[in-house]
Amino acid sequence: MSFTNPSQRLRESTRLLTRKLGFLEIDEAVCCGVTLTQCHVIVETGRKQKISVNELAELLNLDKSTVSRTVDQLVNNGSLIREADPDDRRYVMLRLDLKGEELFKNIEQRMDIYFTETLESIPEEKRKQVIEGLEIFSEMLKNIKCI
Amino acid sequence: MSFTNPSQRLRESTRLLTRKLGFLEIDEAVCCGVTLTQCHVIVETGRKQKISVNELAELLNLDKSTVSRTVDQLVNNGSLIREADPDDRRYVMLRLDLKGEELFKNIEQRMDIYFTETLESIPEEKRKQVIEGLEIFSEMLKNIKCI
DNA sequence: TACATAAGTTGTAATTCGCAACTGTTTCTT
DNA sequence: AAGAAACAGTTGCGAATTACAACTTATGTA
Repeated sequence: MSFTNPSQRLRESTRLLTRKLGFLEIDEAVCCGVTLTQCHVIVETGRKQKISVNELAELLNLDKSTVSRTVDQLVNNGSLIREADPDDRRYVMLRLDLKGEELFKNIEQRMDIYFTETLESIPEEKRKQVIEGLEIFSEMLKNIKCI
Repeated sequence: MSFTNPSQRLRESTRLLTRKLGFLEIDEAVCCGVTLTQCHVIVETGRKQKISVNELAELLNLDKSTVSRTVDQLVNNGSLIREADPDDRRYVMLRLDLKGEELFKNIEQRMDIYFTETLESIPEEKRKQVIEGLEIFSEMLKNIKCI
């Protein structure tokens, strides 16, 4: 496997990355006592402050009905608040409720620690390369949509 | 969002990356007419040539029963072959059947094209930085396990 | 005013998944 | 060497997740 060409190397690291990040995401959710999808909804809502069901569905690549039901769960357990948008009453604006805020803070903090530690484990002189390289790469990845 | 610190930048790119790679994986599977899990099983099996159910379960972070059933599906549709390991008959060795080989080649080729194109879209002088940066980062990520 | 479009919800059904129990095989213990 | 423990894999079963389609309500447009 050592005599691979550049694009193969790229793919290999990406595979490894995907796998590890998969573990990370699941652990993150499990530790906070929520499902993966619930976790995603909370994080996206927390970041945007206000968000609609459709927006979430788009971001999470899920059907809006799935998101709607996930939101149900989170509203019922005090994590999320549903509010009709006064400007366009078709929209339901979602924002974090108390429990959701707590979860959000918790998740963000855990992630912050995780990435800080990861960065610190990288030799000082390589950190810039890693960060910038990742930024370039993530920007360049296309969202291919299968016909 | 522009005045973020290094670890925040790292996390942001990682988030973006995860999302895009999620789309990529799903599309990859959908285009080949298989489920995501089936796709993973095929790719892992194709790469290892021979693999056990437990090994797959470990790699894919799934219960062995789930893998066993996914393997069922793939055996039934002519993608996979189950064979008892003669050395230790507890193990079932899996390898690709004809259809599986075809799927595997197809997937690998598509991925190869995708990553080649992605790499080519990155300015020549930055490619080394991206590849090495990604390799370092993916190596450094821990598999944290929630207690 | 009527019609088309959009956001969100709900009915429904299929799929996916994990836990637990079980079978068969190997290895460890005494 | 016999029984116990450990391990790989399968199956029963139930719970959770998901998408599609139909529907409701709200907005925009001809």
